[in-house]
Amino acid sequence: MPGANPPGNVRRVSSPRTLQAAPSAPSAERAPAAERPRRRNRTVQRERLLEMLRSTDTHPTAANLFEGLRGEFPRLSRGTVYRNLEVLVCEGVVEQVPSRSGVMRYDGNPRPHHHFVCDACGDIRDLDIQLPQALATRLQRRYKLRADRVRADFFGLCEACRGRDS
Amino acid sequence: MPGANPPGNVRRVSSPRTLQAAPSAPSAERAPAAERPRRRNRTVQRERLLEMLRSTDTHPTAANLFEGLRGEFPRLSRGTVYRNLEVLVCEGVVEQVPSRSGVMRYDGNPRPHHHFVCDACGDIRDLDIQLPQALATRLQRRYKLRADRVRADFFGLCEACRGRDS
DNA sequence: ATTTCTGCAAAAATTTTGCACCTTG
DNA sequence: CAAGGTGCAAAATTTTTGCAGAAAT
Repeated sequence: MPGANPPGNVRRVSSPRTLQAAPSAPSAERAPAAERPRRRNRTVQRERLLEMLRSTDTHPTAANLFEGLRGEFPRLSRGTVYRNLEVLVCEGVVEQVPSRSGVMRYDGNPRPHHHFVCDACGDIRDLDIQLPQALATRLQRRYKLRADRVRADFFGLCEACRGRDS
Repeated sequence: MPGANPPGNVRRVSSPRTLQAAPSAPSAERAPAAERPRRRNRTVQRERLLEMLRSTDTHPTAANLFEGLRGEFPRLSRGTVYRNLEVLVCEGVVEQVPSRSGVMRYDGNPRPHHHFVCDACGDIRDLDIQLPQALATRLQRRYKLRADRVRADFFGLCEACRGRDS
């Protein structure tokens, strides 16, 4: 029933009328059979990497994060950054955001959300909105596709660039 | 004149009640001032590249296109492919689709549309649906952001992978 | 004739990987 | 100790660029 919004508050975990914004991808590929427990050590590098991702909303690149952590870990290596990002993505606490420039960006915002991308400066801003569940229903009916997550990128000029533009 | 027409070509036919799916990005970055007419030669390579993009729905990579055209142009170079893709994107007839793997994909579907991405096989399928215009209004009210385009990626398992899965 | 485009090759930029040693549990 | 992680460096990928000659208008 993709109807209108009931009077009460609509955001609860029970039966959402809105389609969940992409929170965490199922690691991609399939895991055939051998599903070993896969123990994981706690390391300062990974911990700080996550903190850094959580404390910003700029959707940093691996290079950004590497630079940002070099002060703390002078011998940090890029490989470590990439490997840890991969771990965090697999764990579902960090999301990859493929960007228009081709460089991958990373998003530590744990809430389901979407993005506004400025056409001029390229900045990405988080949007705390939800897409109507009706869309998933339509997908199901029209295409027999069952979508469990969605990510929407809105494009336009951000306030700053709109002012500066003309 | 004050007709709010952002840089780039945002051709809007009338007044849609649905938000336009990202048709063509305004080339990114800023367009300063010197906007020379920029003459453009017609070349077979570029023509065939576009045809190839229009004749498929697989959202090929530059490498895919390069390989696909080598039969026809044995001395084709990757540089030519990339440069022509850039031209087509700037002209607004081809769209860049940043993919999860990091490699850029290209989309020659001229209709506004969205995508369904299979979590298992990674295939991207075009969706002929539209997002409600109400979303843009909400963005405007909640964030003071004026979005003129939107691109939504829906995630889940495609039919084939759903069957094969379990 | 002049501007644009191509092929080729070298260079950049980004991400992945092998390996020896160090850490965590 | 054993499994997992790090730093380092080399390699693999993907994309960009400088140039000289070729093509288009």
